[in-house]
Amino acid sequence: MINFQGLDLNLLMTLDVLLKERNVTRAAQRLHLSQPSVSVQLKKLREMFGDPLLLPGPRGMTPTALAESLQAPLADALTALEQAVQPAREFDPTTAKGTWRLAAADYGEATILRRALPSILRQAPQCRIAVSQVKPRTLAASMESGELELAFHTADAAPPGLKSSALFTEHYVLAGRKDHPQLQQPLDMDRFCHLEHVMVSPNGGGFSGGTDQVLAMLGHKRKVVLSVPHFNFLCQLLESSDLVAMVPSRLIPGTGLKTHPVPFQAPSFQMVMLWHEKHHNDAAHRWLRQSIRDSVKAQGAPSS
DNA sequence: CGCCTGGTCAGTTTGCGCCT
DNA sequence: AGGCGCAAACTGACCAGGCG
Repeated sequence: MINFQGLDLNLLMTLDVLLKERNVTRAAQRLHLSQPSVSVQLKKLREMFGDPLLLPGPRGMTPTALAESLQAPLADALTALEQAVQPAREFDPTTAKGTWRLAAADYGEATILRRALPSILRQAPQCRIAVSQVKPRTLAASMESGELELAFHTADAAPPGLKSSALFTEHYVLAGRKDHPQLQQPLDMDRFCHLEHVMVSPNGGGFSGGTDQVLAMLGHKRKVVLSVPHFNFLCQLLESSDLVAMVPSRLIPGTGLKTHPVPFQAPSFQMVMLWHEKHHNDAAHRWLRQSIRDSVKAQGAPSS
């Protein structure tokens, strides 16, 4: 049982720094204290928790199991406390400096970032933005470590534990080149399924997606002959061949592609913006998120 | 053996609350 | 305002253990 008698926030901050540095001298330097002072504080913490917390090791201090288990929740609590007591600072994009790190797939780049980023850079001329390919498996860890600040993903496959904001709902449409010989008249289910389909499989190699699930429920199966990793490549393929694909509607404008009605309810998905809780109240981050929301809202839904 | 590190001790300084 | 007592934190000296 922890003895909270004499609990001092400074002691907890010392513990937080000790667990990060794992060295009393370096922790003392970071805390602007002398080494003996931190040593005394560590002694008090040990009495308070009834645990050695950090044991002298070959190189610095080694945390006990209890100390290890305290590290993350303690850091989170202190960050939350800091944000709670820190007066909210306004973010001025005209004078702000810094680098934002974003992650998106090519769909997110084309539908969200292509319009939003130039406007953001105009408003915040001294800021930089780095966009990388979104990796769902490591997304949460990258955000936890601060490697990434904002990501764009489909809501259904978004990693748990992150803050999110819905941007828009997207639906798939059948697309092919304008003078495609088999798309000059309405399609029934059989003709749809016998077309040669391309699909995007971000992880590579997949031949079944949301459309195939809908078809399977209706007792049909389409002919997927090609799987590619990016929508950009997919659109280029459709323009120069007789291949067809179910493409998110927002990608069609500006291409040489034509959309066609399909004889079933085409699947849809929701795009969300994701970020870590530690950035939730950050004024700069809030401004960035709002700028992206405003940009998406200004674009509206595609006409077709 | 020298260096680095954590820990302890004694004496001093500083900050604060209380009292006159 | 000044004196007093207390607690906290400081400096400096020193010790012990691990490592190259």
